[in-house]
Amino acid sequence: MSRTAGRDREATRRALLDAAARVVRERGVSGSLDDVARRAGVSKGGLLYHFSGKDELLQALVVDRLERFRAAVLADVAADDEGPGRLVRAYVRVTIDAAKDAAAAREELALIAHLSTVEAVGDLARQDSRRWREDLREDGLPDDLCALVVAAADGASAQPIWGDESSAAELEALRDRLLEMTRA
Amino acid sequence: MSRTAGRDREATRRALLDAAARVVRERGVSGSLDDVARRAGVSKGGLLYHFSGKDELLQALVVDRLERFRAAVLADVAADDEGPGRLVRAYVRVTIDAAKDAAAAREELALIAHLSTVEAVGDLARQDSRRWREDLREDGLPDDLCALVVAAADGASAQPIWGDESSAAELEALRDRLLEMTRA
DNA sequence: TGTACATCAGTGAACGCGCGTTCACTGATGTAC
DNA sequence: TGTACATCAGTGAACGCGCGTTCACTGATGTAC
Repeated sequence: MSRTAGRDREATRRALLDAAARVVRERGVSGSLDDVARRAGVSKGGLLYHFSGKDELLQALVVDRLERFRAAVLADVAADDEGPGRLVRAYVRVTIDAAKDAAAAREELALIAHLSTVEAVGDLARQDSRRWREDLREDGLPDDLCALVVAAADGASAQPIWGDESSAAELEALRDRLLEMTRA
Repeated sequence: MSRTAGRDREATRRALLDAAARVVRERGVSGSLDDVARRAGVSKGGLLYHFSGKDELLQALVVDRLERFRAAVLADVAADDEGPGRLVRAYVRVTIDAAKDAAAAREELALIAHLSTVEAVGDLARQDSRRWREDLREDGLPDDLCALVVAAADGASAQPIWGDESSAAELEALRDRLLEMTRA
């Protein structure tokens, strides 16, 4: 078998991260490196060439997810929205709309819940959390209103983890109400 | 060594559950049965006498935590509070006050996050979640207000998992604001 | 234009360790007669 | 009042399996001369 799978370094890394996400969703962080590697089309040794161990793979996966979420929110900041709270509104929209597909939301939350139990992930999550806190505060809303709206969005999007199935209509009503509160 | 540790069946079971909570908090669900058993002062075989396997132990732990939380909320329903929303208000108080001790909250949330990743726990959590949903709805508040307030309380109490450290003052402000909203 | 060499991106077998589960056995307590 | 027996609440050694990590090796590609 050829040693270069017809992909460049970056593509293999990407395939490994995507495979890792699938494995963690399905089997948790105790899913095996062997499983991840096979799904990405390399051997276990090949995986270890890209990530020096399991911790490093999981950390990279977390960084990847956090970056994706941040990018999604930034891309959702409306061009015609210039008032204070525009970032908070994008955060609310992305967070709650993600919760509307209950199955997908549950899977993504399961992924996050699993990752959150990894020791080495703690610092990364803390840093990202602090960064969001600062960014959202600088958005110009009164602090207590900002805290309320963000907490509600977080809470609503986390509920599927408990199997809670809010209807799309309920979520939209909550989202609209939160958006409105930031404009009052 | 005596085969009866000077405790009755129920006390040993209780000691095992408490030990399991400590182990899961510190080492996650991959913490060993041996560790749990030793902390409870029995052998691994002794543990298996009370719980037929690891899954059963973890499920029992979940049931225990869910029951404790429900009892705490019910105990906090104020005797002189008779209007609609009295259960929601107790839920908000218990949930947010628990978040004020950031270290303890993080530990308890870590416990829950770990447990939520156990397959066999899913159904238990779903049932409990549905029950809360029904109970809170029957509390007499408009549905959308109830959803908003509960989501915000959930979100605020879940934030320490990301290392987010809201000050006690901020949490109290949020709590009071939520309580007020249920009275308007 | 060929050749030697280095590097990249892997392979796959082997090792060792931790852990869940099984199982034969046991000491104290309760019950029947 | 003693004795036989059953049950309860464990003990602790052994087994087997899965998994993370290590390691010697390798085929393709790039570079120097």
